[in-house]
Amino acid sequence: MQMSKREQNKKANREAILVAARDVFSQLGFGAATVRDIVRASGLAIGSFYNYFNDKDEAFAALVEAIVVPLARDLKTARATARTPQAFIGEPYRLVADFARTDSANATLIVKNQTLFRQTFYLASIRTTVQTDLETDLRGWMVEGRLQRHDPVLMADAMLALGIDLVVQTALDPASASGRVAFLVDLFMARLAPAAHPAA
Amino acid sequence: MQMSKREQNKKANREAILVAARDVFSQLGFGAATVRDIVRASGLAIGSFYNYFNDKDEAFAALVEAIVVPLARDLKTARATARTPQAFIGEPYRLVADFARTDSANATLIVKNQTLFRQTFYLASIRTTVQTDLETDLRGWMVEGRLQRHDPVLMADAMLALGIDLVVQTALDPASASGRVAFLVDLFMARLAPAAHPAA
DNA sequence: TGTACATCAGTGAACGCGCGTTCACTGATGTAC
DNA sequence: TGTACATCAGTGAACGCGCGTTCACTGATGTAC
Repeated sequence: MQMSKREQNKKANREAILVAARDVFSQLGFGAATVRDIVRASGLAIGSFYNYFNDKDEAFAALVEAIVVPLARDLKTARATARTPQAFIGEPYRLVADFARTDSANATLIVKNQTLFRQTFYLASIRTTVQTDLETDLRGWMVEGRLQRHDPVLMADAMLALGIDLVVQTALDPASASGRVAFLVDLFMARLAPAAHPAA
Repeated sequence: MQMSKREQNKKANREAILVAARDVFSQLGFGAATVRDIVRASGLAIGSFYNYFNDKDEAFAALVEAIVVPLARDLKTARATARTPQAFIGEPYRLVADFARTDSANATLIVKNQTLFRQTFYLASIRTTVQTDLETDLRGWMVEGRLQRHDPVLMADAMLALGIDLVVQTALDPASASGRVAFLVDLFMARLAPAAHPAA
């Protein structure tokens, strides 16, 4: 059964508010942005905002979730699919670079709100799911001897930190993305690639 | 010749405003902070703020400069003094970790304003002095064969990105700092350490 | 299909409030003699 | 040292303005018959 006109309109308005919010947060940063800035950018009336969100925090949270949830899922899949150390390291970074190139609106949102997004990915006081998933996968590959052993917690932190940087740098200069991915693969492979001739 | 009472008082008030500004920017972030928040935290009258700064941007810029200028100088010195690849990589990171542990007020300012500080260090549209200094040193060591060759621009970006992360992680958990420094040395040494037995 | 009523999301005026900034005044400090 | 005046940083009331939030009203859409 298709949506009623009311439902269609609600969906479109909610979407208009989120698009406006993303633009505003991308230009001003979350802290400096106001609900009225968002409303002005949306073209709707001020009252409409409050039909969908209680405050700018909720709108921002909706934007974050729409980015993080599918991205985290895709990264997990990419690692699960990987058959070589190169792919295990490189495919997730390629995914991230493609995301930043393809979805430049969301990439710019991340660029302008790095403090909040880094917290979401890896800089919270408690470890995030994104972190623990990567840690678990690293540990698994190390146990199986497909990666050199190393502290998976610190390794995950470094990989995620440079992943966010890849988003930022790709947003600022899309042409540099593939070179940066290659660099990251090279850097981590130097430490993590299993020895070519395992010791006896 | 010592300062007049007027000069002493001006110096003390300017300092009081900067201390208050740092507290406020650390708690609210630059974007959400207001001039009146800073004034309230300083204990001075609202008019006094404008005797020293035209707006919050100027106060923030003064705080940034007080952090970046000496830190950039010390990092450059640490690299110039280094005699081994381990020292070349590790001493600057140790310096950074010590900074974050010793000067937790400024470290917290960085944690809460990562977007602005990362821009200052390495994420601007044009390369910063901090970046080009590190790039130059990396190139020099590579040319002399004291480090493996690799793109010094991308290497500098990665080193600086993880350096800011070291500040943030150290501010959040000071006890983890030395382990993180060791990790970073190990990671970059795997790629940059010259071959033990140079090829013929 | 047409009509009469119910529903409910959209609207924007209105509210109290805190903002950034100014500036006339104050009074501590400095200077001249 | 004491006195009389000059200097100038500190003060906070006052300004206009934009903020977040509410809510009575509107009118498009849905429902019942």
